[in-house]
Amino acid sequence: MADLPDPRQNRLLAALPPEEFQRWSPMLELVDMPLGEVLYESGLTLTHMYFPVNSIVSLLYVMEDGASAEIAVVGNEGLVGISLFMGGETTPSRAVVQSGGRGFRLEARAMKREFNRAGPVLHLLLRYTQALITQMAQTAVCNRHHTLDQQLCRWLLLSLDRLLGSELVMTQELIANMLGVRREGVTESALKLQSSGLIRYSRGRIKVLDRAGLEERTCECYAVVKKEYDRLLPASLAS
Amino acid sequence: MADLPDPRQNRLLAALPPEEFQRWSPMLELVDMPLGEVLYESGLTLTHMYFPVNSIVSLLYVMEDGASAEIAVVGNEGLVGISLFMGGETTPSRAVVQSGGRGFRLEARAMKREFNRAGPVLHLLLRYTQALITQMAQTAVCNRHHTLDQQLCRWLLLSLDRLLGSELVMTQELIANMLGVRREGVTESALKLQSSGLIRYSRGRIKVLDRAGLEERTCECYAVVKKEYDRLLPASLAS
DNA sequence: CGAAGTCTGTGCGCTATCGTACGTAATGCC
DNA sequence: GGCATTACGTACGATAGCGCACAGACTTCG
Repeated sequence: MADLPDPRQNRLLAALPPEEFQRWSPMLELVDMPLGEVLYESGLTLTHMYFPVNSIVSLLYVMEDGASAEIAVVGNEGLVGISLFMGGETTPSRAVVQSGGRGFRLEARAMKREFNRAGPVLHLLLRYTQALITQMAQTAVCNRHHTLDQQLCRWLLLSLDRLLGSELVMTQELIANMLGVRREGVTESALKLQSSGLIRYSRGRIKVLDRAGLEERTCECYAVVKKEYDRLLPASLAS
Repeated sequence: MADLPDPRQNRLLAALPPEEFQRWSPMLELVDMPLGEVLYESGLTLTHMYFPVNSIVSLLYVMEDGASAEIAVVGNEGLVGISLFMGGETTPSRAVVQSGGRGFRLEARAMKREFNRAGPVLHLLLRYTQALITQMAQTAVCNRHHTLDQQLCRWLLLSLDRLLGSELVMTQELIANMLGVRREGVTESALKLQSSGLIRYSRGRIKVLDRAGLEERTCECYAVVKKEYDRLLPASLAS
């Protein structure tokens, strides 16, 4: 069994001023976030806001015909459920755990109370939201202009940045759902990366061997997003 | 010369509570927003927040190789410059006037002061931001899965909703830049729409003849976005 | 140990869109 | 009224990704 996680392994929680962190601590509930869990469903009201620690959550839109596309990915740098404080309560998208792990959650009512204090918490959450917006915008651009090879690299890098470690537990089928492409397409692109020695994988476990190599092959979208997260959010604690 | 616009022709300004509107009125500056004007450039700090009245502004990302893609479109239902109150001050995208007209603007400092009162203004602006987020997310999905024909319909409808009237002043070249496709592709799709009697155009003026017809041909993305704007923002004044 | 299920690899014809090139028609300007 | 400019139309080979079909390899479980 893993050690008990510290809320501060989530970078957003870690960025709270000490006073707010003290106040939040007793309200934070440690939860398992198993693969496939739906944290919220399109159009349904959220009960909690989630702060992943070592799990990855995809925000994705599922179309009427069942096809899907990822809008953004959230890990230990962020939170799931911005519509709670943005005021809309719901969104047309779905949040699904794409890589199992744990996280903390905070009850919706408490969340809103904290946000409405209009202090540092509000500003931190809004800055995070702006970073998330950048990720969404860049996803749109990337979907329009870049090749699957490039997008796969971007996706691996974004996911890696939001986890601890260099191994992803994720089948090609799942990745294809995220990217909104065929599974076979992912296989082809992944093969190229593997034969170039950048990654190694087998049956749902992907190990990144050469991060710099991935960065060379991806499009500018990854750097744009990363730069914006770094700019908008406090430096991650070198834990 | 057109009549002097009323700030309340912008739906967001119209939605301000009377007290706030009174306070804002003297601070709102009427400005021309001519075709092609860049309201903000990627990475540069904003001096004003813009509220279009009868103009359309595109948020777009321009890639290193010069190709571009629209992230969202803003008209009289919204405002340009959310990063001012979100806290980031800048964004990696550019805001360009795509259909000339007029609007009002508010100085950045005043804007932030108003936002930080943490009253109804803050909540209105955040709800608007959430609607904008939905538009961006749906743009990503649409870029991934839908045909150019569908996307053109979506784009026309979104633009129409953000203007007054049923005529767009916009060349196919410009539309192609927005959608991030070839001009020739837009020509082909537009021809289909014209020969079906849905639109009529000539040299940069597009007249929509059959709005319902466009709605039939577009993908679900348009409806998702429209529904979300209607849900999150106060009903438009039937002026 | 064998069978069933899951994950990955491969092939093939199809289509939307691209890149490029060039033609035509409306508009504006001297 | 002539001419440059701008906007739109058309054609054609190239290609990235799709849909589908199926084969092989690893795992799990009875």
